[in-house]
Amino acid sequence: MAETKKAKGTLTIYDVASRAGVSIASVSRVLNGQGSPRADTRERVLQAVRELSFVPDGAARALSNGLKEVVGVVFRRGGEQLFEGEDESFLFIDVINRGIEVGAQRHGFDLLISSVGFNDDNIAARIGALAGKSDGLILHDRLLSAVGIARLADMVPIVTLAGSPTPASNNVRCDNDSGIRALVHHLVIDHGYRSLGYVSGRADSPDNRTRSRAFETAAAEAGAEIAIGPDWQGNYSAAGGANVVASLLDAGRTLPRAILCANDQTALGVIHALAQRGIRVPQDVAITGFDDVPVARHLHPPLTTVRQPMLELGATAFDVLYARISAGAATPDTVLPVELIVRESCGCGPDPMSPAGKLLAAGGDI
Amino acid sequence: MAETKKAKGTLTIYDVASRAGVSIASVSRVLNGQGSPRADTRERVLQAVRELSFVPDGAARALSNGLKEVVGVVFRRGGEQLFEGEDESFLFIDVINRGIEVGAQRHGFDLLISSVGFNDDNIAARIGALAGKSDGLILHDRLLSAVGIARLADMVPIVTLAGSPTPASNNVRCDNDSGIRALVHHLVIDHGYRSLGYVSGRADSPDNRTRSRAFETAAAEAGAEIAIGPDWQGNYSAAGGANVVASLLDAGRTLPRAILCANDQTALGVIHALAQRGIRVPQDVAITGFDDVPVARHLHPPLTTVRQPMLELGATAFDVLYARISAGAATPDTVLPVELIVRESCGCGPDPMSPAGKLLAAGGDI
DNA sequence: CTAGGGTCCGTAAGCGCTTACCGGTAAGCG
DNA sequence: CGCTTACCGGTAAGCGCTTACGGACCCTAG
Repeated sequence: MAETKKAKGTLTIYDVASRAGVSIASVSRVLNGQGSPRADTRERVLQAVRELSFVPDGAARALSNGLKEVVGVVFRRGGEQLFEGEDESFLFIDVINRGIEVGAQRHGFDLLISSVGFNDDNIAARIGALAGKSDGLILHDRLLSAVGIARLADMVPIVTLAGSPTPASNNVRCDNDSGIRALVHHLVIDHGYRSLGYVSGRADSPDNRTRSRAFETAAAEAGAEIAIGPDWQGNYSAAGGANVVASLLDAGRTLPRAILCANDQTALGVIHALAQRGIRVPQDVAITGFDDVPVARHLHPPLTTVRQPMLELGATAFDVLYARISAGAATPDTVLPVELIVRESCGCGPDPMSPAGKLLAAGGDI
Repeated sequence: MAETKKAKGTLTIYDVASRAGVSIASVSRVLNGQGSPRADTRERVLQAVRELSFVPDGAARALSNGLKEVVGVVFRRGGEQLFEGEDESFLFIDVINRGIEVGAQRHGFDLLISSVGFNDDNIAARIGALAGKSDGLILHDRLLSAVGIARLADMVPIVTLAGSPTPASNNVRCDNDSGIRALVHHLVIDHGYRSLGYVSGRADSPDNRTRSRAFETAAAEAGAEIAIGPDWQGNYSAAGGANVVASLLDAGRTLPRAILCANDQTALGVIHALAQRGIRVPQDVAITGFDDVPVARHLHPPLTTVRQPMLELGATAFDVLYARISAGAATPDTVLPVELIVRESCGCGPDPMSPAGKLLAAGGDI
């Protein structure tokens, strides 16, 4: 551990005060726009601050006024074995984080981020340390059990993403249910497919449970035949999706006409596995994803999926947390709408307004 | 701004001390493993900490021992209008940030991140605020002028990424030069292409200048004819790359046999633009990128490019900063090696070990 | 000319923690 | 058995900042 006691010229508010010939109180007031300093006092302080390149110490400030202006963000770092291209999974979390940051900036907050590995044993300690350094925490999916969250939540304001609210923590999520219904509707009604499969995500993910349940009821309502169950258990990774397909095929099972995947990663794996066996998408089997990660449109065929407003999800999470921090309370559970993105993996034709099309139109410089 | 004075039951070290029946000094000692508390004292403290779910306040700690265990990271948020798929550019920075985090975790540090928009006017203030909350800063590319960095650097330890060291700041970068040379060598020597073009990145980027210069000298050494100059000025974005190609073609110019792009984004745009005009890659024109973003392998054709060790870049940046923070000095300029990744856009055939190859071999029934 | 009122601004008290310093107790030794 | 030595643990002094409180000064009104 670092033992630095103090950097070199630790510049303090006293230095500024003496240089400006005023008291530290005045410096502080000028810097924070409190009170009504005389114009010339203000000017001298500002001048001194400029000359010394003074920046007030955040820790001292935080200690003094009880607000750090920092929000902690915790997420899981991938640890499952990597499949070719698996590193895309980065993206999802990072985009949400960017959204959080956008929200945070509006209030002068910064993001303190920390990832935990899949088999770190000191997760609680790590999160605790983060909690000590921030005003509140935003927890990504699949990080802590409900009781873990509950316990943490009465030490510090907590907002979970894609989870469920607890008495002491708030939650923000996307409307998975509608997304799945839209997909099923498109596949069954628009395309007329009568048999559907669902490659699920990790069993312990709330998102996955919701999607899976929505799939079953939507398919039932639409009158489609479904394939689901242990053989269809994926884990949100491409490898997981590929595995499901491979095992099914190796067992001699006939695939349904269309397969919904728990997320885009999974769809990527499924498509690869299918291609390997010479099964054409979408001619033989239609495939859909969920999330609309950026790479989804570059897949072959381009993936029909459901777009989650990830930036907005993050920004909303911050807003909720901020409400907790400043007002003491906030909406327990916020649900954001999703959007069906129809591309070609479902059997639809190429979109005339696709990138290639627009590029042509764009022309001009940037 | 939030005016929270103090959360609810702000639990302090005093609460723990009185509950454990010891002094706050003992609690602190137990918590930090300093001194040699008696076993039973230690146990009582730990017990109290557990019962109260106490987490020491980071700000107070930081104030007291002069170390926040926080490193600030600043980068530019895209501001140029988005091209379909442009959001990939996220990736690059985020991957580096993950690398930084890996390094940080080894020393119990967390990352305080903050992005600045392309036309934020208060950049200095934002960075200053961040500086006040951290022990040191890591600045991504194209953020501040050299003098801006120099000024900042004598307030707080600074490490720049892909920049150049200043007397007071350190720098970490990849070996662009070798990357470009390897590309040119492969194109000219291995493939025998005699004419080369280079679609550059932003003119103000050090990375770009290095790459561009390396291109010229390497091509000259290899005896290839080159196309370069204002008409070939891109801006690191896909739209920029597409533009260059479109303008060139509209002006009736003949394209060189191979085009190197300043980064993968640009290559993506170039390939799209080419496809639009019916020009085949790599049969008519060979294309290469730089960076090896994850999507590079999913492009058609898969992109030949240069892989930068982004995670390592980040981790190294942290290590350098840490050395500055704890030891007071560190290597001024660290250069990391890059790796040529040969795929198909240069004209090479499919890699027999790639997924496509593997599935061909597998065959298999349905 | 003095009392009253308003402005500014300085003094000092914390915020929650670490740690130097010192006193007390127990163990070791002659 | 008394003194030294070692070892713990408590007291208190800050770390750099914000802000309540009150003093100094200036202006106006009686």
